[in-house]
Amino acid sequence: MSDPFLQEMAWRGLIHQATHEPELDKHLSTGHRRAYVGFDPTANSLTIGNLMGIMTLRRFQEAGHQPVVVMGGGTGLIGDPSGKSAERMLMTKETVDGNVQSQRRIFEALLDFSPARSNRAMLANNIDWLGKLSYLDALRDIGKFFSVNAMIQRDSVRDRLNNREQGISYTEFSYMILQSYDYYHLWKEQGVTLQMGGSDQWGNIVSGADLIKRDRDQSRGLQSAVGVPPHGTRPPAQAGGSDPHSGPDQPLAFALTWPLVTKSDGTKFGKTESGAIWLTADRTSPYEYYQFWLNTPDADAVKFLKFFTLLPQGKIADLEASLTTDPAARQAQRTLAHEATSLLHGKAEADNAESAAKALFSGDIAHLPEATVRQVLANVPASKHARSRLDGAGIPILDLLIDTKLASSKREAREFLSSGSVAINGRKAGVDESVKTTDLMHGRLLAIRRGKKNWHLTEWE
RNA sequence: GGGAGCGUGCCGGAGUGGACAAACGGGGCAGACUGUAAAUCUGUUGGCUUACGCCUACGGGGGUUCGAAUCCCUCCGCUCCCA
Repeated sequence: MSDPFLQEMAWRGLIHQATHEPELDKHLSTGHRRAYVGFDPTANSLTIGNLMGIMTLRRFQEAGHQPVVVMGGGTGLIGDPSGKSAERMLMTKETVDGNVQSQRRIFEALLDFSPARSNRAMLANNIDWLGKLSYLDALRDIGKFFSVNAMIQRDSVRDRLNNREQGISYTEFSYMILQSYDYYHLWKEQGVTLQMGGSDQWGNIVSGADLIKRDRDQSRGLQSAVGVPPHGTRPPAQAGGSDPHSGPDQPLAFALTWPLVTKSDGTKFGKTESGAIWLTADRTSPYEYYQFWLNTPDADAVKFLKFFTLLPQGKIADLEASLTTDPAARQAQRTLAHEATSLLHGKAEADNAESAAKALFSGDIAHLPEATVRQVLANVPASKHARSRLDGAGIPILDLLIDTKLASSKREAREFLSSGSVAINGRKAGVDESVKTTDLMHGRLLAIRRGKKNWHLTEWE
C-alpha cells in the first residue's frame, strides 16, 4: 500500500471494506483526488456519531487530497429509512435548510476551507442538484438501473416490509436512489471518485458506484436526466494524475467504509446518561465534551486514540504502554480528551476544560482567584440570591440544597448532609450548619458540591 | 360472538382483608475503596417531620368493612385462548 491516506487509515483500523483496494491505492497515490462523506441534516447540530466521517475527511485532507462535505439538504426532505422502525415525519424545507446552515460551523472547525489552499475542503448541498431533477427524467434514466427486487432485499426496507404495522412509504423507499444519484452527480460534475461512510452505508455507497459504472458502460450516459453537458466540465483540482474516467476496465468510482464504533462493555458509543454528545458548544459544552473522552474505559482508550485523534503511531504506542505501567495516571485518556477537545473546540477550550476538571474533581476551589472559579464553574447550574438573606443566623444549608435543586426534598437533603456528601466552597458541611456572609468566597460566591460531580454556583449580591 | 386473565413504586416482579409506603431483583442517588474507571462492600430510594406521627399512594370511580393493594360493582386499558 503506497498511498499515505490509506496507510494511515489502515494502521488506525479504520478500513472496514473497500472496493478494488489495489486500484484505489494506485488511484489515490497517483494524484490529488476528491472524496466525499454525506451528512444528514436531521438536527441543527451533529453528534459524536458523525465525528468519524468528519475526521476521515480531515485525514484525507491531511494526506493532500480534497475532502468534500455533502449535506443532505435534498435527501433530508425525504428521510433515510435505515435503522428507523417507523415512517418519519417529514421535515419542512425551512427546517432542513436551517439545519444545513447550522451544521456548517462544525465542518469549518475541523476542515480547512481556506481558499488559498489548493486542496481546500468543499461543501456541497444535494438540494442543489436533487432539486433540479425532473421526476419523469429520473424515472426514465436512473430508475431503470435499480431493481426493485434488489431494493426490497435491503435490511432497512425489509424490516419495514415485514412489519405490517409500519410499512414504508414510497417516499422513503426512494431514498436510496437519491443517495446513489448523489454519488453519480458528484462523480460526473465534481470529479469525485471516492465515497466514504460507516459500514452501515456500504450498500448505499456501492449502489452509487454501480450507477456510475452502468453509466460508463452505456454509451449514452445519463446526461438527459440532469440537462448538463457530458464530460469536460470538471474543475481543475481534478487535474494531476490519471483521469479516473479513462480506461474501460479501470474502476472509476470507489467505496470505502470504516467500522462501526463499538465499546468494550457493549453499550452504545456516544451516549451518556444525560444524552447524546454533540459537536457544538451550545449543546455539549467543551467541558462536557472533554469529560466524555476522559471517561473512556481503559479497554477502549487506544482504539479511540486511533479513531479520534491525529496523533502519530509512535505516540499512541507510548500511551498504550502507559496503560499498563501506570494505569492510575490515565495518561491515555487525558491525552485523548485534550486532543479531541482541541480538534473540535480549539486548544484554549481544551486547556480550560482540563484545568476545570482538575479543580472540580479535587474539590479544592477555595484558593482559586475569582475569575478562575467563575471559569471553572461556567458550565454548572448557577443562581443569584439576595445577599441580605445571609444576615444574622444565615440560611440553613438544608434549605440551600433544595433551592439549588441539589436535593429534591428536605429528607433527601438531610441524607446527603449526614452522609458527608455536601461541600461548601470545598469544605464539608454538616446537617445543622448554616451559611453566613462570612462563608462567601471572594465576598459573593458560594460553590456547592453534592457528591463527586454535582455542582451549583450561587452568587449573593 | 364465546371463554380466561392481567393492570402494584423509576423498571421487573411478590403480596390476595389488619404486622404494607408494600418482599425480592434491577436501576438511581450517596458513602467507603479507587484512577472522575471496573469490580466489591455499605446506606438510601413518595412527601412533611429531630422524633412520635401525619398526609398521599397499588389503572379511574363507587361500595362492603372497625379496617382494603387484597372483597363487590362499574368504567378504562392490555393480553391470551376458542370461533
